[in-house]
Amino acid sequence: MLESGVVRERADAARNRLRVLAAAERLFAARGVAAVTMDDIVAEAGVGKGTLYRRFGDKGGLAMALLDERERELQQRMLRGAAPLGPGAAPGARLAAFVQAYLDLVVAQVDLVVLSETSAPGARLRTGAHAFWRQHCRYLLAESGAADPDLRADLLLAALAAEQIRHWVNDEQRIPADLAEALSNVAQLLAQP
Amino acid sequence: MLESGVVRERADAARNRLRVLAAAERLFAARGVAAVTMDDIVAEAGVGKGTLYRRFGDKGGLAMALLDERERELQQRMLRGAAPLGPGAAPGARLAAFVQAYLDLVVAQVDLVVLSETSAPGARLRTGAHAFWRQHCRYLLAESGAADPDLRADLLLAALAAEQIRHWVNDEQRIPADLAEALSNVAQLLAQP
DNA sequence: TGACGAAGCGGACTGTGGTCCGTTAATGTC
DNA sequence: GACATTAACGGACCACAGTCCGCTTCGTCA
Repeated sequence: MLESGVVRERADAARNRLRVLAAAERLFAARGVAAVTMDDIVAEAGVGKGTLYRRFGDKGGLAMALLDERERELQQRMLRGAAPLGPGAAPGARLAAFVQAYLDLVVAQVDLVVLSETSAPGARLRTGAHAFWRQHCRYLLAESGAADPDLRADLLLAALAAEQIRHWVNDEQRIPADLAEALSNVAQLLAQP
Repeated sequence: MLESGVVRERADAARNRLRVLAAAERLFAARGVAAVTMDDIVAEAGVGKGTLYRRFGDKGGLAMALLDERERELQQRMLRGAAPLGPGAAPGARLAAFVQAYLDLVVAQVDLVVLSETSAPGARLRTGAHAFWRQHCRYLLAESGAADPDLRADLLLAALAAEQIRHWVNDEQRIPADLAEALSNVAQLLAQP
């Protein structure tokens, strides 16, 4: 027993986790998310199917793992970064900054985020990341003196669902920057009492 | 040639369409939407699989067909029914009435609506019904003098996505009536300039 | 170093949504 | 009523997500 309490990841498990992530990233980049099957990934990674599923649960879990790094980075900027995204600015301004930053993150990897939010019914609302965004919006809305901040946070995040964003950007050809501004404005409205 | 222009539905096609709808309704009621497979429906209806798919496209299409009647009824009430849902009332009041009525409709058949909105990625935003709700909200928001009515209509409808409503009602145990009121209030806010 | 327990492995297998295409029969014509 | 046309039928078939479980390998301890 080297570790205390927490069981350390076994060497072969770590190796395979990285292999799978690398393979998935490669294939998604090469063919697009929709055209890649779990069998493809397994073959490319040179591992068994059980290995993939043991580690990532399902297709959405794999997508979440691939997004994890960028999401955590944004979360850090929100908690400890510079204003207006980080602490220091007025809650309304922070909310607008969050909308902008989150939109950027989603637009950069729409298909992957869609996958992570739609693999299972209700997946979007159950992720740890979603709980974080929600908590943050609730807090900022409450700080702004908004009525019913809980509901309004959900409303704002519903508008930021990946499928909605993909629809706006891909199907309706909206410019992400304009969209970010328009949504920031609505966020200001929601921050009203 | 008995018909002019429009090709009439063939007798066997009509019979099978009704058989499938009846079978689906029966099975969904008996076992719950999630526990019924397309093979189950085909077996219960006594038709072939190709028949089902030729007519309804996919699982979501079948769900939409089952919802169609109630949706069309609500649409009629919106267009020609009594105020405040129908014409006559102030746009803000009509919007609130729509939110209430739509929520009722969804809550009454959540699982079916979820199915219709999630069978294919982006399905929700592509249905004819969605275009109708959207058009109506846009119109009422514009009439209220709201800024950016297009975006705000999308925002409101995003909050009324079936998965979101199911989450609020089933997972968070919100009372539909309270939810309807809270969402109506937010709709009022969105109707602001 | 050898042996043991358990975490991890991997691929055959299953369930289900959706497609394909040869066959059947409803409809309109003469 | 016989015939031609063609929409509609239906079930074998396919693809792919996800499961199961006997086997392997890792890490530990004596």
